[in-house]
Amino acid sequence: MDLRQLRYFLAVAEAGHITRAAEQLGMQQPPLSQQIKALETELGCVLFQRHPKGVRLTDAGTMFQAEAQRLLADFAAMQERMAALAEGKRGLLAVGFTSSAAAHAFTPETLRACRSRYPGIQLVVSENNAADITEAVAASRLHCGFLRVPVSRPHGVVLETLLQEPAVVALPRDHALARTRGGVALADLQGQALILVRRPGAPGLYANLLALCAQQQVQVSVAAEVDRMMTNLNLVAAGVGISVVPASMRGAHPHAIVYRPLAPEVVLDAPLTLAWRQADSTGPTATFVALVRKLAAAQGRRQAACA
Amino acid sequence: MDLRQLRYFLAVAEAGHITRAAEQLGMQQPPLSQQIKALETELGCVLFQRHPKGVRLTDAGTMFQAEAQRLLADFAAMQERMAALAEGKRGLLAVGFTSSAAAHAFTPETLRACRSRYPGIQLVVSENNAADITEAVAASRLHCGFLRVPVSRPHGVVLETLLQEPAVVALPRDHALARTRGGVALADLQGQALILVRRPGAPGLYANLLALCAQQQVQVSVAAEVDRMMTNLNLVAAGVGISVVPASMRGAHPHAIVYRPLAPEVVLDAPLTLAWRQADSTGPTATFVALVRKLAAAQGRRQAACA
DNA sequence: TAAAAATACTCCATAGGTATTTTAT
DNA sequence: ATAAAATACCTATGGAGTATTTTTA
Repeated sequence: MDLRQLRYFLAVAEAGHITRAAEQLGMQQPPLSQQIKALETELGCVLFQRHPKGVRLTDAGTMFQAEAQRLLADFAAMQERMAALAEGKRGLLAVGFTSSAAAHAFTPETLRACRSRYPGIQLVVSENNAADITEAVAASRLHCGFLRVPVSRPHGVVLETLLQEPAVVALPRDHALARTRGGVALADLQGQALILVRRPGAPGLYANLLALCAQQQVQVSVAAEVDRMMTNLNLVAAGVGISVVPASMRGAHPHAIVYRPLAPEVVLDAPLTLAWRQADSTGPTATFVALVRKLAAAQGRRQAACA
Repeated sequence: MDLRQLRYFLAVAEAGHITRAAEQLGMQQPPLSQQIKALETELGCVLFQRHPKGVRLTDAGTMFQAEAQRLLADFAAMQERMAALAEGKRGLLAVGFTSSAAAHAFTPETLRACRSRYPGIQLVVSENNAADITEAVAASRLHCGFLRVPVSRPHGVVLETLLQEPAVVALPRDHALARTRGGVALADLQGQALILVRRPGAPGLYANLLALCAQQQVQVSVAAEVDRMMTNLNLVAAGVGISVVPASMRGAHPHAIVYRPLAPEVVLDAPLTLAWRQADSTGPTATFVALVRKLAAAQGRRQAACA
């Protein structure tokens, strides 16, 4: 038995004539008769009473009509669901983000936009460190990841910078460097106690900072190592030491922390980065990536307009 | 898309290897690869990630696996239902009977036996006169009919005598013929007031009786014409006249009515007859006819043993 | 007897087989 | 380097077309 035979049967049942049904199906009468006969043989029961001016459903035929209609409708519904999935309008989408990526207003805005624009896409969000997120994307446990400065790029994973953003120095209010004008130079960090995010899983921002210091032979000490960037700021506010964070995190502890830009010659960026598997060029992931790109471009234009 | 392709897909998804799945399907790897590719092309999404030691389901593939499993299970369930229908173990069965056929214990016994033996067969019973029942069977509004002496046999309808039974004369207790010994002769009916069942729809028993009387030039009058044979007996009990009924109806009004056999030379039988469409040689109707025949044979043997 | 369906046959599209190449780790 | 999938090409089953016969009210 075959879906084609079900369609043939339904056409005949509806038309009441094999000849007329064959016309509607765009075929000839004999092959249609043969298929109906084959169907009857396979089912082991006669589906139509043959009359000189057409055919009429038997009891078995009436029952089979209901069954065939249901099955073909289910099949069509399945095809629609798969088409929606292929178009990227439906399906599960697991998105991960680091705490620092979540701190940027862009991330929750994007998730909200996806929810409202594509209600068929079921978003599952989770938080983790940058290393685990890129690894999970590579292993298909996540479809997309938002992070800051990546530490590695696993094979098959695309890392795309969404928003460029400078790093700023976070200082306790009464710190000496808080009075700096024109940006903090790398030499100013000499002898400072830094608060960093612990490796493994640390964002590249801290690796880059330490590399710069080593390169310029600036000696720094590590006052504390924490798991999330937000904890950094809590410790800065408590006066444990100083730290470096993306500019968009300047909203935290406004009374206890002073944020100062780095000097122009210190290139230390903290971009917002999107990770996804290169193979996901269709489906919900592709839809989401396209949406994120569009929103990021709009955000970029807005920032440019402000500056 | 095709059910075959769904089966192929599920085999590959389960095996995790196209080659291994091809073995299990009893085919070669290349055609299986082709079918999988064709499926992916039609769906518009990649179902498997190809690895050097096999394939793994993508997100779309996982979704499609669930869909395909459901569809194939539904399809198999449909096939089972249709097979049960073809075997006659399932389906609707409309059975009609006349009031006189229902009066015979055999009819309700048979229906009860069918219900317990074939719970999948949905019995729908109705009562009507003999003419309407045979007509309804011919027109497929009924699958089977129980009646007494048929009046006509529409084309395509089989009438089978289940139980042979003599007619008896029903007399008011104080009627002169009630004292007859050795059976009522046709001549005894001369001048009697008979209660008959009204035509159209009357059982052939009364047509046969009147024909016999006309043939033997016995004059009878018609005291009343009713719709159901049971009403006959009510009027006999009331002393309106005399009547002729099947022997098995002797249980009615035992205090008011005396039943006397007809003389041996008067051949007036009131068999129990089953009607069904000749075309219904499979399905529930055939099952039911076979069951009825078996029960009738058993009943016949029991009667023979009693005599 | 006049429709519609069934039968007999012919053809071709495509599923499936065989041989080989490509791919990915 | 190796195992597995993809590609190329060939074969053959069976679905569909054409012509004709049979059926049934």
